[in-house]
Amino acid sequence: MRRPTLEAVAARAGVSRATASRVVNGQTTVAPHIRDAVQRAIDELGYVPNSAARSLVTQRTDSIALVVSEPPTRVFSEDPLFSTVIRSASVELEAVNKQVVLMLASSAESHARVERYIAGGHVDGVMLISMHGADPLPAALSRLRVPVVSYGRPAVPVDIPYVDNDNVGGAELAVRHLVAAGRRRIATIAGPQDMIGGQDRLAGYRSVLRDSDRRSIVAVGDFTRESGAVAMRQLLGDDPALDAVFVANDLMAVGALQSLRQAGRRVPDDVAVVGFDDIEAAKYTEPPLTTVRHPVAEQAAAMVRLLLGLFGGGPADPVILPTELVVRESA
Amino acid sequence: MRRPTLEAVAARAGVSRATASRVVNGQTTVAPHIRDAVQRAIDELGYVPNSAARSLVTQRTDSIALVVSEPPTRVFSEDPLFSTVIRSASVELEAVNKQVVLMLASSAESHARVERYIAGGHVDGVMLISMHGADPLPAALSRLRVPVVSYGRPAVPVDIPYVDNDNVGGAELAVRHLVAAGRRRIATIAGPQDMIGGQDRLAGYRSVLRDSDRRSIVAVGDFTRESGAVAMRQLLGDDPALDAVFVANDLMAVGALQSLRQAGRRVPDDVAVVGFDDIEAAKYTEPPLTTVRHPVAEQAAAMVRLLLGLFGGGPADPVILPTELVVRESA
DNA sequence: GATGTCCGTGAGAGCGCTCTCTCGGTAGAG
DNA sequence: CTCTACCGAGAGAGCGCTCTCACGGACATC
Repeated sequence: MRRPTLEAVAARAGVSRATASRVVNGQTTVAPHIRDAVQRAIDELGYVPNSAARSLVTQRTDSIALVVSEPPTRVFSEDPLFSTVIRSASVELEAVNKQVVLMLASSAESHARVERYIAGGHVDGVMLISMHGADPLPAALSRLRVPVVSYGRPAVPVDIPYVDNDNVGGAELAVRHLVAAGRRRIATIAGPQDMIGGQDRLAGYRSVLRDSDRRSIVAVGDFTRESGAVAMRQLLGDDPALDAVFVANDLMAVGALQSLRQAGRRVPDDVAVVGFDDIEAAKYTEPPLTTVRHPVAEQAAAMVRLLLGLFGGGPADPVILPTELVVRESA
Repeated sequence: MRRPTLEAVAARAGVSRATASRVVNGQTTVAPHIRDAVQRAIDELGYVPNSAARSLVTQRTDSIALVVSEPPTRVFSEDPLFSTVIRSASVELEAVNKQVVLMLASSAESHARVERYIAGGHVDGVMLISMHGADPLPAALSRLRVPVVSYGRPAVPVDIPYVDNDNVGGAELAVRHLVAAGRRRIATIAGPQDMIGGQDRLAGYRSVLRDSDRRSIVAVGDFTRESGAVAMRQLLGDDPALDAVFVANDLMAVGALQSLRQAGRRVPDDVAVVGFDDIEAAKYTEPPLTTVRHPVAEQAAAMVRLLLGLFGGGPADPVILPTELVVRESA
């Protein structure tokens, strides 16, 4: 009991396979009554084109790899942003009838597998979400002859077009807000320095502090809630008189709020806190978290558009999306 | 500049295409020195089999669709469990060299697309994650001639093997814990009644209350934090003397804790709270949440094994995984 | 009426692979 | 030394589709 082939459709409609193919592919050079006959045969037989046969001859697969390359710590796939990125990219690709092939690359072994798969021409293009700096994947993929785009600027300089949010600008926004509120001793809990987001947000913090003649007070976390709590305790030890802290992501900010509460500091009265990301949970902290919002879904969608543009010979220029300060009660 | 074909490998190794194919597919009926020669040719040419050509003849694609069918409210893809399921299933499938094709089905239009795609034989099997009862997809897919398994028991009775956790048993665990602690007026915040998880957890609650001769006090939420907060306020209005509440998921429990705090109730002194899911955030609530843990990653992995088993003519029996009560401070 | 143009249709090659069938060669048995 | 058995390798068909090219008929032009 095999699925009907184009041959069967053609036979039933009394035309040649070539004509049936034309109808299936929506070519206009087919006489209306013939097109109708073929269409009827297609419906009656429940014909669906065999994609393997099609891509064998067209050399296209109509599927796109979404490669998530995360550090061994699994930071990203536990991140609430993960779902949003996946979802938005999928929706956008499905709108143009491309399939999403999801690939996780965490171990060296899986890296090799991904590379082999991509090299095998199974996909028309690659969307790469790489979360750590030492990742060899961006470089490796850019060497293959497949269009590749990246979610977020690759940590190593490599010739891949990317879509990122304005991490530096967002951090500046946050810190300027603290400066404008009259805070004097503004600390930061930075993210991992092998991630671009970690680096850039710290750079933004530094640049504003420099301009406003304040001393920088830095602790480093790894973007997890727990690390934020630890870093906050450390900062309070380093400078008990600090009156503000810019935290490089909301997850760490939640941890920081916890430590501040335990240390008896009131937020924002004693210490103002600004986070980054505007995750769902930021609305529900005590007090609600002032944070920097960046358009995650839109960034993913822009990445898809960038890739699709590449197919059409479009520009390969990076896209930087603006960030926005969301003022709640913590600062 | 085309990719090398098997023909090229064969030519270089001085053998026939058939023999080269045997080497590529690891057949043992090839003389060692010939196998080595072919292998060398493969390496030198950087040969990678063309999957389209291969699946054209084998009628297999080695890819599996992961269909996420969520209600229009997008409950699931915002759920922290989402990432875990996706991740675990991917890892498990990649271990056996199958590709994961991710498909989101929310609108009726995307349902049709998914059905067409599956019917088109693009995948060897389907893993279905359906989150709402009225979903026509399970029934539709079970009609196609493709192996299908479901993450969670389908809401409508349909002949699809599935893997689920013991929702009823888990709820019973939770409520028995409250009974054992001497709580007299035990309320519940139930999940949506068009989801299996919502129904079963309520059923578990009811069965224990019945056995222990207590009155049930029920409010219904939709598994979001906000709905949990609303439901809790409502419950306090209905029965100000309630001394415990079983909440059908942690997200709602977080909202409930918030409402309790606002109402001046101490947890667990005045009101004990038990959640369900054991999400990451449950550790960080004030006080930390007692909850029912179920093995999400393992459930996803079991689903993959179930599907792979189906390919080999294995059993199609549902798998139910046990749950476990995690006692923290809220009850 | 012959020639040219254009448009819709069919014939057929070929995409790269797997797999069956066949065949040649070697070894063991008689 | 011949016959049978077996095993490794090659020939070739065919998976279902697209696409180029050739062809035939309708119509316009000279």
